[in-house]
Formats: sequence, structure tokens, C-alpha cells
Amino acid sequence: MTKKDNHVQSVIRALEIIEFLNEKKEQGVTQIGEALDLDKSTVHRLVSTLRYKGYVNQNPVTQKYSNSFKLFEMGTIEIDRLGLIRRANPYLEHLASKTRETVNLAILDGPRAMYVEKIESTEVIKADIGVGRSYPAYATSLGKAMLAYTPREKVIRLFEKEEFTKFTPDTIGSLDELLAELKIIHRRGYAVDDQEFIPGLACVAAPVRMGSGDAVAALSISYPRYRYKSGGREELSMVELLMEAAKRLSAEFGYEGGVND
Amino acid sequence: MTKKDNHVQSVIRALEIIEFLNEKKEQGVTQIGEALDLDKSTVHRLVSTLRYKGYVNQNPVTQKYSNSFKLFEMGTIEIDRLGLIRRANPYLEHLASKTRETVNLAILDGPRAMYVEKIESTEVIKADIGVGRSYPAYATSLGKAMLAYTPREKVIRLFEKEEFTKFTPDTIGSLDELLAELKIIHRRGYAVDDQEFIPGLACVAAPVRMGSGDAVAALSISYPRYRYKSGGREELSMVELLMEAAKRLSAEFGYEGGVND
DNA sequence: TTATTACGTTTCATATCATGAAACACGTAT
DNA sequence: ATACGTGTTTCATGATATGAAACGTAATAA
Repeated sequence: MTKKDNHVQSVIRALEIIEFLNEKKEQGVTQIGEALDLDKSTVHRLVSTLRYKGYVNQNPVTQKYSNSFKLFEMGTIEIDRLGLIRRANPYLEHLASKTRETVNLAILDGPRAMYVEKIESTEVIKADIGVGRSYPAYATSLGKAMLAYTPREKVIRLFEKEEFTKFTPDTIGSLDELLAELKIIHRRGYAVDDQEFIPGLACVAAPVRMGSGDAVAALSISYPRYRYKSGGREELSMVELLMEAAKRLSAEFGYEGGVND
Repeated sequence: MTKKDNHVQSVIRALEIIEFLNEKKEQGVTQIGEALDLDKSTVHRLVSTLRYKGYVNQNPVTQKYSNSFKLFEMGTIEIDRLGLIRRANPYLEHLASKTRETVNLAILDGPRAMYVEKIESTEVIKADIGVGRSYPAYATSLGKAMLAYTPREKVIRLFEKEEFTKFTPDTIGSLDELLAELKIIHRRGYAVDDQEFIPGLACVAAPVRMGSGDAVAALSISYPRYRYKSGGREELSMVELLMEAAKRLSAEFGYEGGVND
């Protein structure tokens, strides 16, 4: 909590231009100026700074501006830092080939679960959640699996100001409810999402843990609910595969304990 | 070409901080200040602006700063724009399962080929090039495949100021050489890289074309050279698979012509 | 304990530097 | 021809980014 907002105006404006170009595609200085309530000369100066630094390109024919791929390049470097994707890939492939369902890898990005890698199911009907997207952690099995292995006070800090949106009737609706669920997950070693986020979609997830025992990421398998009976033999055997993979991957990140702390 | 450098100092500094944090990991304001030759109070103000906008996080215990995953999130949105990865995935999977080798999808980012998606070979010995990385287009089959279906004057503009680095003895070494090679590729419909970038690595690539006939992306298959004879039956049958996939994917992007213009 | 060091943070006087109105250049449409 | 639509450049103005210095806090040394 900063005492006083002492932020740099031009930097905020430049970032807002990048964000604006990120949701639109190609925009001229006038359009940007109208959207952000800036004079077009100001926009031009900021945009030309961004171009100088390689963040935006100018279309030579339309003269309009768009974001370059520098963001993508830098973003992947950021994610690659821990070598998470590289290390997780063999396990993802193993799970995908064994289950034939979509498998996912996510990290915690504040109160949200961000999908960083996936292998899609070979089935015609399959779960498909976009890499690079993030969703409220309390509403997804991946998120809950990670939160269950995150210090309780940090979880409270993350969610005390968050609103709990009821995506479906079964979505977790309060911090208390979440904390109770996390306790169960921690004891059991895996999380389930039975249509708590998207109707018809079910997932099971297990945490990837590091030396401290806290989660660095989570693995999940997601599939249409109708394909397996909730808690049935098939689903449980997927959970077994998943937990074995998560355990082995955790070992690569220095976690030496068992399922429980 | 701007007549006068009229750039916004604070924006440049803020971006340089992001870039610095992108190569290092967690850094304090003092360290950042030393690296970029700025007073720590200036760094603090810029960093707190970046945090306010969600681009950096502060570690509550060390108080040091690091980049958030916002860059990754925005980067993937940028790449997703055309739905390229989504549309290409079925073809990548088909190629991967047929050939058992690593298949790649790249786009042109200025004079460089940027890998945006891949499926790894199931072989123990395999090619592995990182998603999000980019390499000189003239040195890769993907790059050459795209350049061969890019207006000649644009190619010249992109490379007239570029230096041609000899990564291996067979790397293309000049603009003239490149233009000659592109002509052959255009006539033939696919590009090859026989150890022109990395010794021992061979690739074949075909362009994904849009309505205008220009390339939007390229598909490739990469493998260790020793596994197949250059120009042999096996390699040619991979080229056939590749061109068929590229042709179908091109159709999804509105390209209706044949292999040649 | 008390001093020392090292760090992030805040303050504040200063003038640099970002700002937007207006003019410009170059299109395209009327 | 004329009028509007771009992106671009100029320039006088003062708002605002700046860095030195002071502050707060924590960890370490004496």
C-alpha cells in the first residue's frame, strides 16, 4: 500500500497505449488519442518512443500502429525462467498419451491460475483452454491445487479483497468456503473441479511442489463430465497417474516429502 | 525514419527497467539504478508506476522487484490475434504423428523467424528449438519459406542493412544469394535447411499463405541430418506431407491458388 | 546495548522535459 | 479545385519528472 500515488504520467500513458493496441489491432494516432483522451501529438511522441524501443510497429501503407511480438518474446522468457515448461513437458506427454484427455500446466499469478502449457486431447469432444489465459484460482482445480499448498496467510491476503463470482451453482462462493476446501485438498493431495467453472467440464489437478513444500505450479487433466462418472474407477485411475507425475516433477524442483507436509 | 529523435525519456527508462528485469530475475531499486545509471529514487518512482500498472511485482520479504506474467499474457494475446496457433494445431499434430519428428510453426518478425508453436518429436534424438525465440530468417527453412512468399522489395528492405552471419559453412551469406534461393523456393513450393544454421540439423518448411498469396506463417519439420539422406525418398515424403498440410492451412487463411502464384 | 551499514522509501526545490495547440505535409474524397 | 482526413513537426509554456538528501527500518557489528 503506497502512501501517496507518485506515478509517472508518461509511463502510465505509454503502457495504456500498449494495452489498447493489445486489445484492438491496428490503430492510428488519432484513434488512440480519442480512446485515451490524449492529444494526437502526445500519442505520436509516445508511440514513436515505443517504436524506437521495438514494442510497436508501424504499417508502412496504412501508417497505423500495432504491437510487435516483443511482448511475446519477453513473456516466454519470463515463463521459461524456472525451466518449468521444459521440465514439465515429458510428464504432460506421458499423461496425455495415457489418458487421451487434455492435460494442462498452470502457475499462480496472484489470485488467478494462468495456463502456461497444454497438450490437447485426441478426442473429438475435448476441453480446450487457451495458453496464456488466466482464470480465478478458486474456480479451477489447478488454482485450488496450488492454493492448497500455499501459506494460509498468503491465501487470505490474496482473496480477502477478491469477489467470488458464481460461474456455476457449484463455484466456491466465499473465502471461508475456499479455506475449508483447501484443507481437504491438502489432506487428499489433489483437487477436483466438477463443473465449478464451466458447466459440463470436469478437471482433476495436483500440485508441483518445491523444496519448501509450497506449490510452484500444478498439473491437471480436463475432460467433459459425461465421459466419466464422478469419483468412479476411471477418474480415480487418472488421479493416480496425475499424482504420480506431479510427485516426480516436484522432485525435480527439490521437493522431497510425501503427499502431506 | 524519424527526422528528429523526439522520444520520451521516462518511458524509455521504464521499458529498460522491464527489459533489465526480464534478463535478470529479482532486483532491488539500487541494483537497477546502478545497472541503468539512474538515481534509486528515480528507479523507485518508475518501478512503482510499473507495479501500479501490473507489470512488476514486489517480493514482500526481500522487497525486490521482478516482472509479472502480464507480458506473457499480453504476448499470447498478440500471437493469438489471427487464431494462427489454434488453426494450425490440428495440422501440426497430424504431421507430428505421421513423421514422429519435431514440427514447428513460425511467423515473420521483421527479418527474423519467430517460433510460436511446436510439437516435439517422440524420438530420443530430436530437434528442439524454443517457442518464443527468433532466429535470422535467412538461416532457417521457416524463414526462407516465408520470405519466398513476401514481396521482393520488402525482402530487400528487410535485409539491405542486415548483416549475414555465417553460422555454418552453408549459411546464406548475402542478399543476392538469398534472393536467388528464394526464387528457387518459390518455384518449388518449399524450403530446405541442410545444416545452414546448426550443424547436424536439417529442416524442411512450407509457407502458410493468405488471400494475397503472401505468407502469414510457415510450417516445418526438423530432424537430425543423419536420420535421412538429403533429398532421399523419406525426406521427400515428409515434404509431401508438409506441403499438403500447408496447403490446407493456407486455404483456411483465404488462399485459393495452387503452389505457384 | 549502541553504532553501523544497507536497503527501500519519501520529500522537495529545481529546471528539465513532456505537453497540446497550431501549423504542416500529404494524401483521398468531394 | 476544395475540403477534409491522415500522421507529423514545431514551439512556447509550465506541469511534472528529476536526483540529492533526509527518513525509516532491518540486519549486522562492536
